[in-house]
Amino acid sequence: MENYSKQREEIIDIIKKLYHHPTAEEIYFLAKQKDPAISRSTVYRNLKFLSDKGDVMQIAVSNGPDRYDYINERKKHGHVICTKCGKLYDFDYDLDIEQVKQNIFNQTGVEILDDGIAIKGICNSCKIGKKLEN
Amino acid sequence: MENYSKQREEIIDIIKKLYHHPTAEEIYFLAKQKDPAISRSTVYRNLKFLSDKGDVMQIAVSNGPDRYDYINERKKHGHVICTKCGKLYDFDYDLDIEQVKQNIFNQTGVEILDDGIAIKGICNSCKIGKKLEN
DNA sequence: CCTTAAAATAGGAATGATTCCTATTTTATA
DNA sequence: TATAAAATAGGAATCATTCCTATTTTAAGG
Repeated sequence: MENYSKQREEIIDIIKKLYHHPTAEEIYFLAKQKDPAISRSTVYRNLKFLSDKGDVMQIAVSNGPDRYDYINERKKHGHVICTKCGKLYDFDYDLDIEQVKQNIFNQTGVEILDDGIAIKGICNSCKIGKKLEN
Repeated sequence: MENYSKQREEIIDIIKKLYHHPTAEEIYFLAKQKDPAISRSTVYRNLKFLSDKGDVMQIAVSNGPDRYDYINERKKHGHVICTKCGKLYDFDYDLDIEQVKQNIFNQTGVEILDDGIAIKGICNSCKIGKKLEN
């Protein structure tokens, strides 16, 4: 079992319970209910920590703040965003998407992570530890 | 033929020539070479105009500014981003992705636009003119 | 061509999201 | 208990983007 700070535990709890891809601000707001002293920087720092660790997915959105989603044993799913209203939808993975991922890998060398639909991954040069400019 | 302002024409020219998904700032920088008086707000306003019109794709990226891509007769392609280095890769569409899109539509009612991989679309409620909160 | 209205612009202020900084507190370790 | 490492609160700073206002350009009609 991990032994985290109570702030971090609380942030994890909050994301685990929410199924609508909350923003950092919403997580901060909810965390404040339990712990009025918590700061925004703690929320951001922990969201980054958890994303890097792979427990949380960070979803970039044009014209809006990033959204977060806990990655758990729920059926693997991807995200679709409406460019008009910004609403996020989940969709379940199926066989097709595995083929698309294989295809993307063949074409680009980018390995799509299961949690990374909408669509993110780790590219070859990163995997071998080299940093390239874009 | 469209008859646009010289600033807008210049911005279109720039995006057409670039194949590496430039940022607004880069477009602004290049536009300034030709027209030193051009302003950032003009660049942003026109990028928005062109995105809304469907001539340009706007790609949201975590931890960085949006990227832009001209939508032309080049083979339809999607975008994959490396979450580590932020590099964007193109990948060509194939049959698989059509199935995925159909699938997403069946599950969510979101209609994926051909230019919208990475992955965006217009949802049902927007299509019928209603605005929902997320 | 003039006149008027609409659209687009430059420039910079304002906003919103996120990161960064510093001093303090908590936790882990020897 | 002393020491070092990690995490925190709070707020300043930064970055990308939008918004505002006064001015200029363009389009249309008479």
